[in-house]
Amino acid sequence: MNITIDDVARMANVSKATVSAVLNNKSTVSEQTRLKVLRVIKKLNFRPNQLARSLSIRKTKSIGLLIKEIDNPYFAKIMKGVFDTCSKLSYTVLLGSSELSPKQEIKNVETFVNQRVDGLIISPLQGDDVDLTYISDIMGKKYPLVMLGRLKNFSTNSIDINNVESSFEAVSYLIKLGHKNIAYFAGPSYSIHSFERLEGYQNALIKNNIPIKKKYIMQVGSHIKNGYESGKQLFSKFKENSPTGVFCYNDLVAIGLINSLMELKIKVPQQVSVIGFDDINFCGSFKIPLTTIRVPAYEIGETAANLLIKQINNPSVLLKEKKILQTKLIKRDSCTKVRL
Amino acid sequence: MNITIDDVARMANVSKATVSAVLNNKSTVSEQTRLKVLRVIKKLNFRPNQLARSLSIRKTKSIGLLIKEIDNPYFAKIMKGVFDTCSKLSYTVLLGSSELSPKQEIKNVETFVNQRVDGLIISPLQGDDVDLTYISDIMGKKYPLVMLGRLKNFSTNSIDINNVESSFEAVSYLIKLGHKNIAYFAGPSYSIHSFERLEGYQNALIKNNIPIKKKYIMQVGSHIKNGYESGKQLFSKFKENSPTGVFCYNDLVAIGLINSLMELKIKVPQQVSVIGFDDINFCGSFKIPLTTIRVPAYEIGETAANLLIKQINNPSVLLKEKKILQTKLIKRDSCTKVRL
DNA sequence: TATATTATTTGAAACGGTTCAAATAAATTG
DNA sequence: CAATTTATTTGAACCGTTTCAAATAATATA
Repeated sequence: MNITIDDVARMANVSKATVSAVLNNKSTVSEQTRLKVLRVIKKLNFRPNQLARSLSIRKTKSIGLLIKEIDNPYFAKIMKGVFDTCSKLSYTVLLGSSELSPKQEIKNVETFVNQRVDGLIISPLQGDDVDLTYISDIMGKKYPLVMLGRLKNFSTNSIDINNVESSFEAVSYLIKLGHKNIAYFAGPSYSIHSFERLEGYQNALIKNNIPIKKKYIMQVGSHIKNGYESGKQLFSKFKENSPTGVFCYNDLVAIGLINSLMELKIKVPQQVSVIGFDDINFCGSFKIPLTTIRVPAYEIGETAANLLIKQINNPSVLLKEKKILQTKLIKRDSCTKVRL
Repeated sequence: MNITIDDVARMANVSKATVSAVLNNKSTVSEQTRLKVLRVIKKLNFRPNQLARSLSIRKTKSIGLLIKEIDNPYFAKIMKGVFDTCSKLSYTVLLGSSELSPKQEIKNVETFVNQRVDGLIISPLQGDDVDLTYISDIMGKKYPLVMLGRLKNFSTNSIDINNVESSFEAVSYLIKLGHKNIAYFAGPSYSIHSFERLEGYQNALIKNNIPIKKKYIMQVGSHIKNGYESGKQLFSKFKENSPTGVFCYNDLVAIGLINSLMELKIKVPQQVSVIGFDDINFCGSFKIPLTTIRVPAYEIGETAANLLIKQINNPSVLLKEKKILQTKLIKRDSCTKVRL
């Protein structure tokens, strides 16, 4: 049914080996036959079957990208970075998303491996009950791999930011503004980044001799509605001693929180200062332009793809590069000095 | 190097045909040998090569999804719809984005076809200088195809909204609020949707006997910064007779416009009413909560994937379903009655 | 028990490319 | 012009699965 290399060979009166040589721009083919073959290819509208080719050469020229949430502007930027560079280098991208489910994460990666992608970029989940042996398996097989973020006990290529330092900076900023009752709206339970940001938060409090209060640390999530709900919950609970500053896992949570505060008639930043994380595109356009930590998401994707492809083309060297990209505190309008 | 079905067969003392039968849950295998084989598979950690399998059965269990912009929340929702349903039905998704370049569109689709995806979901570009013969080619080959939006002169499966009616509704709403000088901030030059929305805009003006002024129709784009720049441009140009209402191609443009108006000290909605399109997640959280047309993007993706897979599994019937999903005007704070 | 049925296993040929040693054709040399 | 040398083409094996007719084993039947 489909046109194959044999059809082309037959019609051009050459062997399939010759057709293959033409397809692969081998210099051994005479100009004459090259043209003849090309003509037939065009005439038949022949499209080489990439599956057969990949099977034969044992390379697919494709990579697998596993993210956590499709519908999250932060990952969209990472994706764009990965796609742009893969596109430049003629790699195809298989996309998968765990949507924060460890099961789905494994399922996606298994699919990738079964499809024999040449390498993997993964943004893995982490938690006590999360089974990561599949990563050891992959590493055992010397599968080219780049990790977005770092897992304890795994030494692989990785691209990351310094979460601990960044959140330390964010929280220190709030402290410098005079805040003492500072809450942390944590991310999804499986998020490495959220753990690390908690650490930075705690470090900043400790350094400034501010006691860490458990009731100020909430498991929230990563979406607007999570921030909204937790905001409602936290700020209706306290009569007094309510936090005057909240450090949020990401910008979406922060904006959700701000929405809830506005509903509760609590003024931002006059009564409560809010700081986010990521600096997604819309940060400057929100009701209260959001103070946040800028994460170079596009560059993360770009760097990851470049590193991965470098490793793919250099299988002898098993790289273990750890790149840390720089973040930056972006001051907008959602934070201000605490009123005395 | 890699474990193959032969290795399994050898170690289990059976033929590869038997191993294959086990892998495919054929009922002809005796329970005894099934267990034996499964044990060996586990022991060797054997992962069937999906490429070889696909080559043999001539099905890849994958589809290609071509979108226009990765970094656009509207497409993110569509993607999520597609991914969720494909995931449920065990299909893999190859993702490509034209990023508004017709060349890239073709390149991506060719890659998909070469990879022998079982079907395609495409959101095609359109324009006088855009060559769409590749689509005819695909259709000629009876390749399962679902189009997001509809192209003139092509009769395929498609999922769409009624752009003309929706923009008619949006602009009529502005007119009902008393606006007469209404601008249209159009989308990218290759966008079908933008053309159609222009039509609805014009229809609404005509119906209400408002002259169509060319200077009020601007080619803008699809990003915040496009809306911002065009806003600056348009509203610094006019001393008087400046528009009191702007209908925008999408929400991003609308928010960019609002940002520029605020910088120009023009009040939204008191001096200028703005209406967007899509109802992306953040619409309610912007400086001025945005009045907009809600597009059921997730459902579009979902419906497209379901329709495509239905056609894949039903190759005898070449479907030409045209589904139109409903939009809805969402009134928030960015529009108000014109001051007299 | 010999035979007919039924259940299970297997060998070999696909699927559509690539590869490379060997064969053939063309060009060069003395 | 015969002998080399160089350029071009090709046949056959391989990549790792599935498939199915034919072979074999197990079970039922008379």
